[in-house]
Amino acid sequence: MKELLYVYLFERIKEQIHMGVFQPGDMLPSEKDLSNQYQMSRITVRKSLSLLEQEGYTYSAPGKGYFIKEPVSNKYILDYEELSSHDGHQFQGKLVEVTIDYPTVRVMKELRISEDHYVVSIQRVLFTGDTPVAFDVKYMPYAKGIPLVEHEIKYATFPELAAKKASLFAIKRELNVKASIADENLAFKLNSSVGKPILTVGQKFFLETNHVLGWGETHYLSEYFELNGKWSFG
Amino acid sequence: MKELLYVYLFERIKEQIHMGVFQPGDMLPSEKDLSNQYQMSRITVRKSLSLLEQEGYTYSAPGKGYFIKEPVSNKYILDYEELSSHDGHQFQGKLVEVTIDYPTVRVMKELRISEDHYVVSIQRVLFTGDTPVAFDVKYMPYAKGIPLVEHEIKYATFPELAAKKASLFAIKRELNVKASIADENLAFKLNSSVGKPILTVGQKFFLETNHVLGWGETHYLSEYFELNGKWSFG
DNA sequence: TAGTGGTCTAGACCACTGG
DNA sequence: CAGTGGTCTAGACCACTAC
Repeated sequence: MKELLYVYLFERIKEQIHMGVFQPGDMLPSEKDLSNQYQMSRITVRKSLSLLEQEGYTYSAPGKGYFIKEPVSNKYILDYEELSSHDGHQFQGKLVEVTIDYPTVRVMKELRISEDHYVVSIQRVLFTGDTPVAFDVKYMPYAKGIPLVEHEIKYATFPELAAKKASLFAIKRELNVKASIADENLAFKLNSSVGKPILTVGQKFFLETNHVLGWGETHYLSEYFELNGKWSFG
Repeated sequence: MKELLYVYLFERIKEQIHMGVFQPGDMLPSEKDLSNQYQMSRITVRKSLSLLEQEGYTYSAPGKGYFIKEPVSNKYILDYEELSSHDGHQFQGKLVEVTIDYPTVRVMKELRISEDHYVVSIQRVLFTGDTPVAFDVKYMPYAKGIPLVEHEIKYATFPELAAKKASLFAIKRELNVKASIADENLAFKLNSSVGKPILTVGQKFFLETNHVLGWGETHYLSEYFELNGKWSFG
């Protein structure tokens, strides 16, 4: 197993950071020094240093040098898709209702539309086997091209639904997580009882222009669902 | 405002991806072709292409070429710190109790220690002004160097507490979010009532070796707290 | 002024892919 | 085999920083 030059230098410096040889705030040796010390070209040294920067260990200050970052970052990566549980298990979706109507105040606000703009609403119950796990509502400004045929809705993911027009690359998202308890309506739909803890996950899809393509909430019975985040630097 | 060469090419290609000129699965022109077409060196072209790759638009297949990725990714970035609300407001921590004792079964499992290993437990209530917002418990395997003086505990963040020994760079984290309802104990501590919705956020700190430095849960009254995630490619 | 990182160039060799 | 991306080199010029 032969190691690449730039990976080698990257590992050496990372090692020294982990061991505390370089502390947050410290300056690394200059590109020129490293290039002499490790007998490699400046370009190769720069590749190593840019790797360190990518991984969140350092930053560079032009005209000064490279510095070790403060490692305190509270960022986590959450992998969320409304039809999958945290262990990758897929939920079955069953359509409850699809309507086209004027928006409520809440929906107007979330979709950033006016009261005279039609809204498509899709309601589903998600199952694991025969057990109802979550209730899901999505709202989209009504527009031509949105599929309203049952089998299309059933298997389409939210981004696909919301993005019949725009390229998927141009879509941005926001996520919101909160806790609540089941009211009568929700308890009925999920065949559960009033007062049960509910984890509500909201998703919004929109373009750079702030044009909102869709907004929805999924209300999970907490006993069947939780979210997990992985640590991420930087 | 003068634009850098490699940024220029990066933007041009990104544009074409957004507009659908290049679709997922398509192959980009080769480095050589781009280098001819845009009249810049291969190295500069490579810099642009590596930017695209970093941002999640493309991947490269050695010996073949660069390809457009499927944009479907369900990853969000969550910024979470137990003492801050989602709008950046800081909570005040008030110490309730600090104990050193043998672990419960649950704590044994989370900290991956045996029943004869002492555990430090720190309990706090978090306030906004005079309003109790959350109840917070942290567990750490007892070891010399862990501060047990009140003022140290009060102002230290969890990673700092857990990492008196290890370098902060070496610490990994996991996050867990679930919903529950307030039991009598929690309701009493938060001056609230039984049955209120609670958002519980668990955090675990550990090393590469799987040695667990600390585990804790923060139980938020849902009316005062929610989590927000930002979309991330990749 | 001397030193630093940031950009850009031309050119070489390699391993891999596909026909 | 020709074409592709991956690695590495030497060298040039610039803008910025610090003294």
